[in-house]
Amino acid sequence: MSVRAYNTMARAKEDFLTRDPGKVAMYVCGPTVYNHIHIGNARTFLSFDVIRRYLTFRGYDVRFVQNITDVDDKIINRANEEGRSATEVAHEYTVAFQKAMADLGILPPTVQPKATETITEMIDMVQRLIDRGHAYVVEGDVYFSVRSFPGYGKLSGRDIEDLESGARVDVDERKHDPLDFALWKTAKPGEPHWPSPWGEGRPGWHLECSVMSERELGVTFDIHGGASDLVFPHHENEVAQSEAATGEPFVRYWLHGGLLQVNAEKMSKSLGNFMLLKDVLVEYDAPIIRLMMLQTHYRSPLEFSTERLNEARVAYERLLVPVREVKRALESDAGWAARPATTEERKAFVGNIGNARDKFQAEMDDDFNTAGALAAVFELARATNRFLGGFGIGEHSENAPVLSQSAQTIIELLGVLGIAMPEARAGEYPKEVVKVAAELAGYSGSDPRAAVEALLAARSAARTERNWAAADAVRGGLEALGFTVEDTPRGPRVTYSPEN
RNA sequence: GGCGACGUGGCCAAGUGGCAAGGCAGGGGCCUGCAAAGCCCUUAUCCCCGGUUCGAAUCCGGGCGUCGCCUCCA
Repeated sequence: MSVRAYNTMARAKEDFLTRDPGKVAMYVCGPTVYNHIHIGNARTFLSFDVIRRYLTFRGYDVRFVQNITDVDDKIINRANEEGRSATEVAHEYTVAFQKAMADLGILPPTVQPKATETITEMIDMVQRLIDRGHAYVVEGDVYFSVRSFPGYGKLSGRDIEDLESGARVDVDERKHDPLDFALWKTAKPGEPHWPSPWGEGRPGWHLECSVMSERELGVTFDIHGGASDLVFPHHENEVAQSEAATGEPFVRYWLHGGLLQVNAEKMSKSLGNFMLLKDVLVEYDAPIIRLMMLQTHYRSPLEFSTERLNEARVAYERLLVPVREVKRALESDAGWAARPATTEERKAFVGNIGNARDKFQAEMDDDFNTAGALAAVFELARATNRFLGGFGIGEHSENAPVLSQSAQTIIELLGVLGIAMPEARAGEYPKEVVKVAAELAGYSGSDPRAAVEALLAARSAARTERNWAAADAVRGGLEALGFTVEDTPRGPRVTYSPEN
């Protein structure tokens, strides 16, 4: 079985065959750095991060390129509003973008070119287009002539005539055709500018991706990704520019992600209904955000709400429990068995592990179906809970290897989706617990860990005396500080998990 | 107006011809002093109407509804 992917150009799922065997050349449109990215932007970057991770998992050597658009009208506008330079604005939000990506657990691109560092190549492509009769100069501006490229509209499934009849495009007298778009713009006073054969100016937005992808990946590269709102005109224009300039097909597979919505409406900066990624990350850890988003297929619209994030928090915990419980059992329950597992029962459990792995891969192979893949992991989590609860480690620790294997599989498969286990917080018990221990357990030291031990001992004593009020006071005191106290057949256990 | 996508249990969401995954929430049970966690059981005429087929959530036609793009947008 090979990977299949939905190709916007073909309007169908296709077998994924790369230009060079074993290698993937992949490009995803990056942000225009005029503001912090919102959670909708983040979804797209997350989708392609997972696609990249999965292709790597499948053994491909992935070269992943994502640009930064650091010269653009929006950046200039923002700079003017704030009375500072465009360079300053771009730099601030470039740094913020990179940090937010890292915080969401998104792997850094192999290369991250900036528009302002690719000006020479931009000018070169504009010149190539002019030379080949696909672009024309008007008073220092250069426009691409859509009529000169017969394939215009093939990506988005549009027809030039239809576009023009319904056109709300502003009529610029200087353009040969209303659909022609700027490759190079004359700089107004105070705007960033670079010298060119057509005068001082700056590149048009659509040009950037064509140039940077060609520079980093060559002409017909494997995957070009972005959100579906970029299909037209951005990607359509890229196809036109690149294919007109090179005479070669631009991209093998066009992948487009669905949009994130709020109240059934697209989240966008212009609509003002957005939440910034960095703000969401304050309340919810990256694995929770990732889990929430990946439970929906990347091409489907995704309704965003804090309710869904809260649900994902619970679901994430469900995935953590078997891993945590297996680890704990391996550490402290050696030789314990609720009842012995038969060889067949153990074999069946090993089968569950294999099935989860197979299903995970089959789902991901089928157009990166993360929702289906996650279902496989949830199923393995249940099987692990059942096996551990039913049989334990085994009298002679005979179940230890399979339990360990299962927990490792859960960790590994989640890892392919970039959903990390929580970081160990060993030794980070809060100091307040000492005071509670002094109050309820007569503890006189200052070590939080010993204080917890003292509290548990006091609670056990109270329970032996059937003094439920005292026992519950201890549990309540611990829970108020973020501990969970649970009684098991093997004795009480405490887990510390401060709310994130 | 043009082009495209979607409509699956209370909510979210996989599944694109053969007994309807998974998560959240709810109900019942086991376990527990009570809990928690876990396990077991439990909730679907797959928007409507026709058609094709031995068989349709899945294919075709029509209708209704929602969303996206057509202007900057991830």
